[in-house]
Amino acid sequence: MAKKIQESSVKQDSSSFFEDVFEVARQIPKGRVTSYGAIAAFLGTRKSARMVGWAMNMAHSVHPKVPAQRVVNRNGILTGKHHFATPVLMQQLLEKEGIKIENDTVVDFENKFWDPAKELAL
DNA sequence: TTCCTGACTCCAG
DNA sequence: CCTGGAGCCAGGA
Repeated sequence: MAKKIQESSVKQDSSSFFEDVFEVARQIPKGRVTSYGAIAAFLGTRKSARMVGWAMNMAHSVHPKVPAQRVVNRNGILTGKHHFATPVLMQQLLEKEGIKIENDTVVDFENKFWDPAKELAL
């Protein structure tokens, strides 16, 4: 059956969901972090936070490279660290930027949090 | 084609 | 604070 092929074809208007995620992620200032949900909400699909994480999966394949280490879950936990080259790479990258990590969680997360809807508000 | 999984989040208890 | 269930979209078997 043809299913909903026409939808997929028309879905490409200006930029795909992934590319939007990459752009936002690249805007994250050094020493700051944000969450999957924040990005998803900024793009208008709050419930699609999982897709943001999925997009991060191919973050290493796009150009320029996306700082996926600056994207954590809503609790500031480095849930995606296991997907990096090494489980500690994500933490090391963040600490190098001035962010402290304790027990796989961003210290003072609320203060380091960078909200795209707020900072990128047009 | 269907079924399962996943770098999430919200809601209820 | 923790646990379980539902919603979300995409990709692999």
